[in-house]
Amino acid sequence: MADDKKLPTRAADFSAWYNEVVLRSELADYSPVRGCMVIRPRGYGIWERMQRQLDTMFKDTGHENAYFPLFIPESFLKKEAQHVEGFAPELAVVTHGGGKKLEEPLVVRPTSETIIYAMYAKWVQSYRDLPILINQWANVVRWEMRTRLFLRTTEFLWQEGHTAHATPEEAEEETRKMLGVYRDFMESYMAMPVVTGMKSDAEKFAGAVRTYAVEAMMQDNKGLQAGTSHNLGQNFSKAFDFTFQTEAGGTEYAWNTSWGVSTRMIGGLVMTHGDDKGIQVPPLLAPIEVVIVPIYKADDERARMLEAAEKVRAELHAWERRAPGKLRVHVDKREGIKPGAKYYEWELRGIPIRMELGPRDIEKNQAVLVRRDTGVKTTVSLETIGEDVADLLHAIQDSMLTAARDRRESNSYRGEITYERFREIIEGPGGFVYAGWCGGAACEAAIKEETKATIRVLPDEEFRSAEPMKNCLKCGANAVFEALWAKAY
RNA sequence: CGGGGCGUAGCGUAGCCCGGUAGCGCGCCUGCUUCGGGAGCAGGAGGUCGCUGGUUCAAAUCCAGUCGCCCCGACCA
Repeated sequence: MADDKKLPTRAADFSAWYNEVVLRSELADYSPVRGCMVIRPRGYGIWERMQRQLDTMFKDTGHENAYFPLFIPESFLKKEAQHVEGFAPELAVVTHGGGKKLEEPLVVRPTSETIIYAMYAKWVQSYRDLPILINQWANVVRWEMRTRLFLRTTEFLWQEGHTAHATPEEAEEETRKMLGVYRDFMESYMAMPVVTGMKSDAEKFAGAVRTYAVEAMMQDNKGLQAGTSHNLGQNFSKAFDFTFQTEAGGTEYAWNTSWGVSTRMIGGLVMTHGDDKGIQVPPLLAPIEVVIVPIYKADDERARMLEAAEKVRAELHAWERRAPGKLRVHVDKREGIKPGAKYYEWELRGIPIRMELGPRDIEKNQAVLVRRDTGVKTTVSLETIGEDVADLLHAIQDSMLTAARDRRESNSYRGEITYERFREIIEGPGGFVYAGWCGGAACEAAIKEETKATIRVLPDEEFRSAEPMKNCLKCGANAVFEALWAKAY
């Protein structure tokens, strides 16, 4: 009986654990349509906080929001050869509207490059109109063969930034800058460390000149591409005749970038921080940071405790911490549920701090704080509760990142490695393997075929090994790149 | 699309082989007692057994078909 309250363990079946924990923590639920999901308030609350923070970061880097339509003429998709080839298999196409067959089918956007650059072409005449720095928050649809809650669903929410520049240097700078924004967000807010780098040609976005990505390691040691930033060069501007007059008076195609992160990040959050008790939401993204569980026996005591809890809540709410924003506190006033049952429930939902407030505490003018991440209990005075809670939240945020980084590093493999050893790792415990690569597509494809591992990124300098790689993991020829290999979602 | 599994109350399931009017746990509702780690007792509500057809006096159970979902694999953020 107690067993059906327990989650499957990560060790026994990571995939079952993931599905259960997402459903039971009420982040999301399956929809009646195959491959689609409903994002429930507890999940959407996290998304809203992600959005708010990212949106601020985009604005701070000079971007504005706009909105482009859901429907794209089918012919637009076909204008960029690589792009259409990449997306054709997963398009949802509308053929009828208003009871009539449409003259031209409309594609439900899988991404918005085509419609956006078609519009930019219309808006830009001169280099003085550049750069254009626009972001949009939207839903997109990709008809995937196999879906998983948050990680890959038919429809998902994301943001897509689309910029246009007068020079390739500026476009490259923008591409790198936004990758940096993603990294900062993921580490500082999600407490999810990432490796940044460039994608191999085989893995890059359909239509991009170069794709950069941030890659995180999940607890099953698989990689998760958490965000991408593309330097599109002039591929789309040529396809859509997006030109501008240069300072010198000539005509040139614009240089574009696009970059995006999606609700997939929530899946990353779950698989980075979740444990066998449930999910763990880092304080900065938690819709509720502190849950107060009042403890009482008799009715009169109940009234007193609720009053005390409410008072503490108000005090915390009013407390201005270093970072702007109020402490987000919830009092669990439900009757007929024992405190212990509430503890389990809030642990499942990943609230960073639980505050237990009972008669014994009130007597001593104190409260008990319990960290979700470590389970450590501390007793603090109600006099300093605001500061203590804020400090603890800060500490939790930090230690979640540290724990995730330690886990990643202890499952990363560096240095010269034989292909046999590589296979042992990939087919056994999994993890990130940094190894030399000759740059040949044949070696890359063979390794993927034989081990299911792919090049996640060609890591940026800071993530590369101290000693340069000498030989290609597969063919033994001189290594041209150091590649990060892993199985991935 | 290939392989595997599953559709019985809100959730998890038993019953199916061997047809005979559907059971259990959790949850839910009411009341009393409880309440510092998943409460106890008593009473109660809730099911066209995924759908369609067939066999039969009789189908959750047997047969045929069909729909859906989940998991594993091939494609992808």
